[in-house]
Amino acid sequence: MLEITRIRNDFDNVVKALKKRGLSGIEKKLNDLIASDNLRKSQKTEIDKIFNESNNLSKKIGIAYKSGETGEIESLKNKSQELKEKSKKIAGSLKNTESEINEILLALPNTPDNRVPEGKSDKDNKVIHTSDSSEVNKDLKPHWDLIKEFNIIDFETGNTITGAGFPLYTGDGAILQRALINYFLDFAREEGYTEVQPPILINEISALNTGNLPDKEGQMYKIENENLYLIPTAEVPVTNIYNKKIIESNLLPIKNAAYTPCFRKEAGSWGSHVRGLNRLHQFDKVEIVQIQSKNDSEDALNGMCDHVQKLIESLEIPFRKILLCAGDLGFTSSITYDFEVYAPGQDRWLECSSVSNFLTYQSNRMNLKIKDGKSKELAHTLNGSALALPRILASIIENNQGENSITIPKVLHKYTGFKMISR
RNA sequence: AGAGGAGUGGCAGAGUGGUCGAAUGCGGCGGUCUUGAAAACCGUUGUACCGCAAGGUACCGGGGGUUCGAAUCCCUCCUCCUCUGCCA
Repeated sequence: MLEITRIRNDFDNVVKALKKRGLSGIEKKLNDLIASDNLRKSQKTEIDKIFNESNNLSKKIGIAYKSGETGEIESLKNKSQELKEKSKKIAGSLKNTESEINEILLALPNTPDNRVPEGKSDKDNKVIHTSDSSEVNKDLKPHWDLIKEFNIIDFETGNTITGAGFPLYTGDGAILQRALINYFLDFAREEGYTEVQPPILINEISALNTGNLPDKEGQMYKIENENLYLIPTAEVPVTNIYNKKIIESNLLPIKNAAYTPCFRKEAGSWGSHVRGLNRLHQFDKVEIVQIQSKNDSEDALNGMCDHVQKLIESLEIPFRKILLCAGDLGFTSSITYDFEVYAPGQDRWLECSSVSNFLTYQSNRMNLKIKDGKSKELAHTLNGSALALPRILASIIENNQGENSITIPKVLHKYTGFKMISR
């Protein structure tokens, strides 16, 4: 979440940045926040004074007992008792004030970077780069037809096992899936990422730390009795590796990569445009996460974008890179680049990666710091998909379809063991 | 899952009601000595909040309680270890 000192010191810019997201009443909200924080400070000072007094009294009582001068003990006790009553009242108010502050802070999204374009929806996103792609061939089929014809993904059986959005990958389809995962992980390792295998169930605190709660409550599957959530992305468990950690600056950058399945309810986001692999409740993804210092996080962001771009290019599918506008920007992010691959069978761009810099937004919730000599400061956290599988798969299938086969990108051959999928 | 045991500073480990934020050892940092290093010796070494500062407050797994006073007593939750059970 946003740092309250920053809101105080850089008020106008914070307001301006949050307004960019289309939030209304921000000025008042932030003024209320500062007022509450002032109240908090005075309450804290008040209660500290009382504690100080009663601590002194207790010491006196202790000394009196030891020395046997028990005469004034009773009156000291009474005095202390009075202070206690008083402190209870103030402690209650202080607690209220603190939870008010917390509530406001939790509900505030990150401030968009200056480079983030104004805008309300994905229509206002800025295309930064588009790879050369061949013109649309009207005869190309969408992947939902091809996967049936080539018998590589079975949605119907997935429906009976679980429900809509839980596909069953079969035969060469399953192998291709595994090949992509292994390729992505190997690629990340070559780029200096340490592979981790995190839990795919997370508790409330972890979800809160990365900002998935309270913002995305309705989007995550919850195990009610256990108070656990299925991860919507590996970002949550992998970033939370560093919860409450203080990292020596010479250990930077921290670079982790993880493959996990991801689970999303996608409530309300179904429609005719989301067929086949375009949107699922369960999908596979390799995620890269970095922890960086303030000064180096921008370079890290660029490095992660390069990583994603190289990966897509190596698969030889058309893609474009997009800078998200303020209205489309994720709650916790300050700047996000999306990568979309082209699916010619449906003449549609499909998002397959999102690379973001969260600055201190997550580290402030986690209390994740970097220590350089004596000084400590909040870390910057970043992450990106590298890559989300289903839409990559869709794009590969649609781009590489032939009359009787689907060609597998060269870089995957050593992982699949075959060069094409035949009928 | 049942029974028993345990959770203290970076680590190890004392402390079972009163100046305990906490002995001691190791590690870390600074220094003396040395051509340099090691050893030895001296000093220093947790986090957060309030305060311009002096200083104050909170924190001994988390939360709650008893008490004038809690690391220490009580309740509860979590985690770990041992044994039994079950399973991959």
